[in-house]
Amino acid sequence: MKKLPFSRNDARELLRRNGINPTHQRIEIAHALYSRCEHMSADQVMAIVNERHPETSKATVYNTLNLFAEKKLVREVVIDPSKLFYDPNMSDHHHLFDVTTGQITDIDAANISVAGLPALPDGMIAEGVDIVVRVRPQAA
Amino acid sequence: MKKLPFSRNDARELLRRNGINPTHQRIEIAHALYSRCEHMSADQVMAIVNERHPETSKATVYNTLNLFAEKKLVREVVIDPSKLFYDPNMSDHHHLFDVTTGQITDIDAANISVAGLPALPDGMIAEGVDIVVRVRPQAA
DNA sequence: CCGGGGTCTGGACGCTGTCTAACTCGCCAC
DNA sequence: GTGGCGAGTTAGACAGCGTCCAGACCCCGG
Repeated sequence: MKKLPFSRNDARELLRRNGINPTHQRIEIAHALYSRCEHMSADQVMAIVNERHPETSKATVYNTLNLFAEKKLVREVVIDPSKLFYDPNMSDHHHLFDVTTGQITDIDAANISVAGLPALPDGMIAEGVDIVVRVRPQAA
Repeated sequence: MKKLPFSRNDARELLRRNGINPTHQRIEIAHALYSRCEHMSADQVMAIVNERHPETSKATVYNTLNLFAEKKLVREVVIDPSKLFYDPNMSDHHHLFDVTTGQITDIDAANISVAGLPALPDGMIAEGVDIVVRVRPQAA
């Protein structure tokens, strides 16, 4: 993944445009996500932010990521409620999660189709829903 | 899910047949899994076992579930390496995991097809692989 | 200069799973 | 019956991830 030209000023603008008060921490976090365009876990984000801003607390990183997700700046990819990733790519796609390596790969929504999913107990699989296909490659 | 007629003696036999030393704890755990034929997490199993055998330790439950999985008495359903379920149903099927409720539903392998999965970096999606489709029903 | 609201911080907590050292128990030889 | 060995079990420490809270902090308006 190439590092996109995404400056801290770009980050500041992005936040402002979305009605988010652009604090130092938030700018660093937005920059971390958008300059590398990858799925990242909260602690990956924290590690990157800490290189510049060593005193950024865990709570701030989590709060900020939640805030970004609410404001639709990033997508929250839920492997499990206790295992979240954040994806700056907002285009229509799903995710492939490899359990053994922990890697997440994008799947273009146009390229995948799933037939035979049962209706969910209390809701439909509606448009815009995120589907994570979790696979476990055959053990050797 | 109806409670199957699966006695503790059945459990003892099952263990013996599979070369597992049938201790009290193991019998209780096997009974918990097989009498309700559901996907269960380790702590659900522990809660059930503790009703009868209050002094069963966490380590034993985890050890036993791993042992059963190795011996192919149950299937280990890996939502994430830190979030496992155990499934006494060994037939060929996949799983649907509802992130918001935590519920797991079976999907018969014959009824589902997934087109467009990319090849995995270091392995193919081979026969017998467990696929968990994780969905998030649309928020209200 | 002061007050206040939004933000940040560190730490406690809960949940899930792993590991280890010590204990217990069952079984076998004698 | 006695002794001892090893499999099984136990409690508790530990690690990873996320949440929550009380208090400190900063910056703006008045």
